[in-house]
Amino acid sequence: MAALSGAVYARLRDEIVAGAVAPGAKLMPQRLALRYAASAAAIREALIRLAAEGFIENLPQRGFRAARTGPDVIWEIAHFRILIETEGARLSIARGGMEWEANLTAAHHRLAHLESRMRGESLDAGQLRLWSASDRAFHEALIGTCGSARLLAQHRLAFDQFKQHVIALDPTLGFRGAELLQEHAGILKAALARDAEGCADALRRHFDTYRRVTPGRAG
Amino acid sequence: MAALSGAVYARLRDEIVAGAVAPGAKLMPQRLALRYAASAAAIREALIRLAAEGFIENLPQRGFRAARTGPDVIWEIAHFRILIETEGARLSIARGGMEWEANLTAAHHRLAHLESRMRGESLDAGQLRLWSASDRAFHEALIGTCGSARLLAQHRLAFDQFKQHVIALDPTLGFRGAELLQEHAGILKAALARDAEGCADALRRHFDTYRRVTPGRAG
DNA sequence: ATAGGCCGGAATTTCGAAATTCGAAAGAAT
DNA sequence: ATTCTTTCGAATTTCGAAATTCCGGCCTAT
Repeated sequence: MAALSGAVYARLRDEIVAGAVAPGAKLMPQRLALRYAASAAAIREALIRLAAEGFIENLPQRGFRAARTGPDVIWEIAHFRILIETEGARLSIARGGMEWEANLTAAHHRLAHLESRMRGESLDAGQLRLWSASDRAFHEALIGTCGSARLLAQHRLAFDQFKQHVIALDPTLGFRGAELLQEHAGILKAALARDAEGCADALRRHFDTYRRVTPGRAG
Repeated sequence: MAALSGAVYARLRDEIVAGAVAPGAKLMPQRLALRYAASAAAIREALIRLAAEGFIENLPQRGFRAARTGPDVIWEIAHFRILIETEGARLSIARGGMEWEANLTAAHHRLAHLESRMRGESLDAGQLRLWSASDRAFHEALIGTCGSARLLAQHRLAFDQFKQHVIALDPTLGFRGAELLQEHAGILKAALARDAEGCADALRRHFDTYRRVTPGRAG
């Protein structure tokens, strides 16, 4: 996208994923035009792109609003992300070399360092943002050499939308220090051991604890 | 999307998926504005949406062009579609009831009828279009009760983009009558037998023959 | 002859306003 | 009192033109 429209897209995306926009809230081009110093048309282009990617909804002739959330929406996104991520991990395990191992280990080291220092207290927004970025870096490193740009792009969307919906229900993102440490360690261990099935299992358990936060559903 | 912009989106999408736009061809809003009786801005909105969905590319400050194709692109999309479709089938097999079986059987009946009548000769565009629609209906029926709107939406994108890229290399879509009949029958049989693994295998074989058309690649 | 800079035309992107459409409140009829 | 119609303000959508950026040919200097 171009300079202006693309910049608005990026800023809006960040705000939505960070939980700064309430689910279902209207996003009106003319209002946003003031906040972003752009014309309504440019804002509109950003909104169309966000809608196509699933961050917001677009009802014809009645504007845009932030995606509505709910347990089943979260469940659906989690399911999709598991599907993408386990496949990406499987491919990376099959294709990855030493470089992949090194990147993954480094990402895990940074993440584990943070998680061990965040023992429940001091869950300020800054730390959570840092942790979320490290979490994402680790999961992206896991699937980093899957060889499919499409898979990586879909994973990025699923990751951010998962965060978007979880943060709406729980601003702490269901952060649970000790458990997270063990879960991520388990994922890393299975990946380095080239155990695709074990890695998939570890990922599913990782998500199950997230799902426990929200009321479940059959499926 | 709105009336005009949405209509342009739909028409452009159809033309691209039908192979009417050469890969890499430029899509210029002002030119298209004449063909579609709309302003450049409205065209632009349609193009932005198509780009976000992956049908076309959008290089900042240098416009839109139809997605470039190649064996590895096709391979990647095929891989992704297999992933989505096998998972959708697995879920449908687990959750689907009589209604799902009936829809799937009906879709297969229509598809098989067409395929048995299209023995190599008379591969005119009309028949191929009809067959492609039936093929899509069958595959959508297969995953129809997976319970995830996201999975269905992703499958639709993957299906159409797969067609878009294959048709660019081979206008007959690699149509192979007798084999197709058996492959689709195998998929149906496994699905009705509630054999998720067998269904996944049948789907993979189904795609392998497609892949044979194009030069392979490691992965 | 070639590399590098410059200029002209065309395409992309952005804007502000006009036209269309929606949603709700006020009013009329049953 | 309820339901249907009308009307009006606000929001969405579309447009045509202005501003910015890119691409190619041309010129110049080495």
